[in-house]
Parts: sequence; structure tokens; C-alpha cells
Amino acid sequence: MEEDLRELRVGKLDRLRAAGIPTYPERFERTHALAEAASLPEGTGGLRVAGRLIAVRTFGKLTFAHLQDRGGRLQIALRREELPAETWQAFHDLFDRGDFVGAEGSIFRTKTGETTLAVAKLHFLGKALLPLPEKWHGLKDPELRQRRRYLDLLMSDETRERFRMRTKVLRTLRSFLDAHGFEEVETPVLQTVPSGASARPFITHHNALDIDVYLSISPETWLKRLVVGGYERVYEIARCFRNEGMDPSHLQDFTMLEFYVAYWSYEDNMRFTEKLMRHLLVEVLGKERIDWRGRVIDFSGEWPRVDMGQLLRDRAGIDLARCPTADELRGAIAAKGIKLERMDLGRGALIDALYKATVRDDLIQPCFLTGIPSDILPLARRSDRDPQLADCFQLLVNGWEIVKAYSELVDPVEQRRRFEEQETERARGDEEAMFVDEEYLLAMEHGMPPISGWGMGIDRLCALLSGSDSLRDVVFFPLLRPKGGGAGEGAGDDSGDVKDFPLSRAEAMALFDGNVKSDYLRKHCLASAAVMEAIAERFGKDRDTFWCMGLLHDLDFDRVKEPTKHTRETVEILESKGVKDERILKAILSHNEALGVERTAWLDYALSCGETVTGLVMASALVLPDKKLASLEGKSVAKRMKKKDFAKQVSREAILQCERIGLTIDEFCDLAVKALQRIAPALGL
RNA sequence: GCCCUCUUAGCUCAAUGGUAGAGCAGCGGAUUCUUAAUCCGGAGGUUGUAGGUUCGAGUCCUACAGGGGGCACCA
Repeated sequence: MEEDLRELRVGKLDRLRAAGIPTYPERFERTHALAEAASLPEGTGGLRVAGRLIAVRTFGKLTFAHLQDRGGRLQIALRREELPAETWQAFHDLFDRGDFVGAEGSIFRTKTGETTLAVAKLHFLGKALLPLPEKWHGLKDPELRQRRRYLDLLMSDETRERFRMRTKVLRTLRSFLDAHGFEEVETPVLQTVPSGASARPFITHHNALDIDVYLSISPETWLKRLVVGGYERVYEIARCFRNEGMDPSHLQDFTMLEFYVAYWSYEDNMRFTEKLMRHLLVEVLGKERIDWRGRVIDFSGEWPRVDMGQLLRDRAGIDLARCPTADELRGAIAAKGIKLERMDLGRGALIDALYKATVRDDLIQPCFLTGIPSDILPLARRSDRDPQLADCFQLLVNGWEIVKAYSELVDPVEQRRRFEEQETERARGDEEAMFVDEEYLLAMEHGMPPISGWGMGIDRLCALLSGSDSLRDVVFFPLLRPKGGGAGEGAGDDSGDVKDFPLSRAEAMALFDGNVKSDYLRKHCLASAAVMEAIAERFGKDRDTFWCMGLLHDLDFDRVKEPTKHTRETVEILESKGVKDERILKAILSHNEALGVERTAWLDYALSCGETVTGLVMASALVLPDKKLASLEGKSVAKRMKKKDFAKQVSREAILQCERIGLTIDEFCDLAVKALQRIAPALGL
């Protein structure tokens, strides 16, 4: 159906071409944006405007339509009597909603008062082969809105506004910092040691250097290296990547603003934060209050400073001063009946977990949180007043940590000690603990001034300002699991990602021994298992499951001689052994063509070509002078595909299905030969 | 990773286990002031995929895929 709509539009494109109308013209000179044109006085002539055609209403000899561009809409009117016949015809027969259109003419006002362009000349500027979403309801499906954000942007004013706001936020932050003497820089995304935060990194591989590299989890240590190098006020709007769960308030690919100022403390930064946030709110929203989904968040006046220890005492009833060790704190938490997921943490991490579990969600109005334990901040300076605490604050709004800033630890000797503590944590199984960053330590040893660093989650800030409750709403293209097949293809699960076969290899072998007796069949099944495993290896699938499928796919072949029944019993046996995955069972059913179960899935083709090719490979080995698999090459097996008389009973069609799993005949024969060579003794070849 | 929930025409949505429908878009026609235009006509579907239960499945069950929400982890 979608294809019909598309075909129709492709046909219109051909007819435009046939009529000598350029279908994808190079350029179009505009005199006004649409919103500008809409505010011109009646009678203004000589206009040239352009936009996407979003609505058309025809009344016999008069047609109204709306164009939309980046900043607005304009109604245009076509009068049949005042236009060349070809123009009128072309517009109604060949233009579609969604196409790009240029129009020349003059401004008039309709009876209902809408400023409208009376079209004197039309220009075709580009075709939409696929239709726009429904004009009234727009695009509602949240999945489509994210995958095809361009349609969401086209159809929803609210979405456009949200992203405009994000752009404005970035621009305002930049200009504010620039005006305060900051310099914007960029630091590496690919790094050999992930550093600057406690998080699990994404790992990727650099081919030329043949080393694993990590995607940046934070720009922190790089920016501080720049302070060593003489930068005094430096910032980066940095993309960060953390390999952790996704939910409405976390993205795995997000944007942080971080800056570092020499000679400042975290308290200087608190004052600066207030100034910056106020400026930002006034610039972007025009006020110091945010309406967030019915909740008013007020940034005017002094923001309270709250101490974490005091919060926990007041709201969770736990006095940290009476719990100087992790054990004592654990006891106090348990005594209060508070349940934390992990209790096997150090004192600082326990305090942090306790705070997140009990009080953080209640910090709605903006406040500065201080009194944060130092041992969860390995890069922060310890407080002179209390070394268990860090010189750190967080700006909490709506229960979200919007800003985290601290006085930086600039003592390289202490920094090494703190890194080593992290190493210990890592060794104890904390995957988020930091690595020792020798390069950073080296930089530190060359000397650092007092520094205060500051970081803000841009995505969260934008969600807050735009009243969104999910960060995915303020990112154009959030990461989604790829969808199999193209539009309209309805691919379903065709990945072949079967796993967790309920039998171990040994158990499968026992089942095999109990059912498969004939020598020929035993060799066929062993060979099939080897080929299936090789296919799994080649495509990154589960090797054990594939191997077992190969071994067990013909369990009933010795007993069941009727071709229309073979594999039914096999499936029954497997089901009785706990094999539930329908994809596996269907692949086994469908490998017997006579049964009439159609092969549709990747896995079906994998099994049928995998088990069939074994016959051709083994037959090819038998005609060699030494009858040994070792001297067989994939090429020569592939050649024998064409010799119809050779091994006649082996189905060439089934083998050819290797192309449906993504292998050429040559590749596939090569893979099969190598797989069988590994088990040659068992095959007697 | 676990739990809940959703997936029906290009889009937005209907259909007590009993013949898959509507609006918009698109197609044909009427219409010189509409703006969710209106009116008439016809067309559009393997109900996400694969199995199962049933005389009969969009509806019930299972597996799988994708989305949304929650838990956990994290900013």
C-alpha cells in the first residue's frame, strides 16, 4: 500500500519531467521568508517565497494551499482564470502534499482576513515520494517520532519549539561564558584510558594501532591538562558516552558542559552558577520560573544551601557523626529499616546511596547540596575543615542533579593515592571505579594552580526548561534498537539470535547416541553440527545452540522413512527435552522440504543450507586421490555445485540458500570445508 | 538484566472468541474565500513475526522482535 502511494508519486515525477519541468532544480531565489511575507501589507508585489506544501483546498476554479518553512506558514491562492492552463493543471495533477514549491505573486487579504499570496507563477522545487503524516493528529507513535524525527519536526510545532530552545540554550551558555573570558576547546572522544568519572565506558577497536580504545565518559582530566598548559578559563560542550542502562533521565550518549577556572574555589563557582542560571532562564524563557509539567520551580531569590549530613539527619533519621565507619553506618541504615540494593560499599558510597534513596527526589526547588563525602569523588579536593567531605556542591532541581562542581584536587601525590584506592575498588568488582590515569598524573606533576571545575548535564537542563519528562524528547535521534527490514517489509524476528539451548553439548550428544544409529546419519549429523557452529562463529551467533541444532536436526531420520513425516518426531523429542524456542523448532521442521513448512527466517536457511552442504563436501573429498578432507579446497567444492551429475541427491537449491544468510557460494563452501577438516577423523576422511 | 504494557490501512483510531471498520491522506468526480473545507464515488489489510488452543483467533496461550513505562545501575 505504501508502495502504491509511492509508485503514484514516482509516476507524477516522470510526468513532470516529460512536461519539461525541472524536478530537482538547483536553487530558488527567495525575497521573503513565509512569516515575513505573511506580515506584509496588502498589495505588496514581486514576492518570491518557497516552502513545503502542507495543505491544499480546491474549489473548482480557486485553490488555497499552505506553505511551511523554517519559521512559519503562508497561505497561497491560485485562481484558474489568472494562471496559465499548464500551471493550474500541473499543480493539481502533479503536486502533492509534502512537495517543495516556490511561488511568485502579490499579497492580498481573503474574506476571512488571512494574508495570502495571489500566485502569478509557480515553481516545482522538489518531490516527496512518501506522504506526510495525518494533518490533524500528526505523528503520535513515540517510536516513529524518534526514529523519523524529521516527520515529528515537520508536523509538531511543539517539537520544533523544543529543539529551538535547545539551540538557544547552547548559544546562550556559549555567549555567557565567552563574555566572561572563557575559551571553548575540544578534547578527544577516543581515548586509551577512560577517565574523569565513575562509569562503565563503551569499548571499541582501533585497527591501525590494533588497540582497544574507549569512548569518552567525561572531558574532565583533559580540560585540567589544559589548565596545566596555561588555560585559566576553559570550557567544552562535550559529548559523553556511558555504557549503562537507559531510562527517561539517562542517555548513553549525552552532552555535558564542563568548565574549569584557575584560582577559583567551589564557593566562587556557586555564586557564578546562580548568575549563569539566572541569565540563562531570562534569555531563554524570559522569567526566573519554570513550569515543569504542572509543577512550578522558582529560581528567583537566594537558593538554599543544604548539607547532606543534615538532610540525612532530618529526613532519614540517620546521624552520620555517630557512624564514623562503614560498618556502623550499615547498622544504622538497617536499624531504620531502609533497604539499599548494595550494602557492601564504602562509607562514602553508602552515604551517597542513602541520600539518593531517601532524600534526593524531594529536592524540587533549586538548592545547592554540600557536605558530599570525598571518597566518592576521587578527583575532588578534600575539605580543609573535614577531610571526609569534598569541597563540592551539586545544584539540585526537580530531584535531578543539574550541576556538579568542586574544588579540584591538584596535589599529584594525593591524586595517585586516590586512584590507587579506586583500583582496589575495581579489583573488588566495582566496574565503575576509575582507572589510574598515568598521563593525567604526569601532567599534574608539572604543577596546577588552585582550580574549580564545573559540569552540567545539558540534556537534563533542556528537559527541565522545556517541560519534558524524558531526555529522549530533547535529543533529535536517541539510540534505538535497529528495526529489522525496511519500511513495509514486516521482517519480524529474522536475526537468528537464538541462544541458551536447554541441553549442554554432552547432553545433546547423549540424546544423539540414543536416537541416531546408522553410520551414514551419524556422520551427516556430526558434520552438520560442525558447519552450524562455523556459521554461528561467522555471524556472531551462539555457537553451542547452533552446534546442537546441527547435531540433533535429524534425530528421527533412522526411524521415520516417510518424507512427509520426518522432523515431526524430532521436534517432539526436542520439546520433551525442554527446547521451547519456536525459531529453533521451525528451522528443524522446515529443513525437510517434503513437510511443507516454508522456510522464511534466517535461521531456517542457515540450517537447511548448512546440513545440505555437508553431503557435497564429503562427496567431494571421496573423489580426491587420497580421499582426505585435508587436501580439499572450498573452490573445488563450489565448482562441483555446477556439475549436476556429481552427488545428484544433494539439493543444489538448498545449498544456494546460503546467499539468503549473507554468504556467497565460494565463501560458504570454504567455511564448510574448513569446519569439516577440523573433525575429519570422526568422519573417517 | 527483571517485571508490566502496547503493536490493526501511509497516519490517527474502532471491532462481547463469530463476515476486519471509520476519519484523514491518496485516487475519480462536483464546487470562486477555504483554512481539520464540504458533498458523491470507488480503492486500500498475511491485524508486528512464528507456532499453539479452538468448529472458528485481531481477541486466549507460548516464543521472538520492536516501542513505552517501572525496578536496578548511573548524571
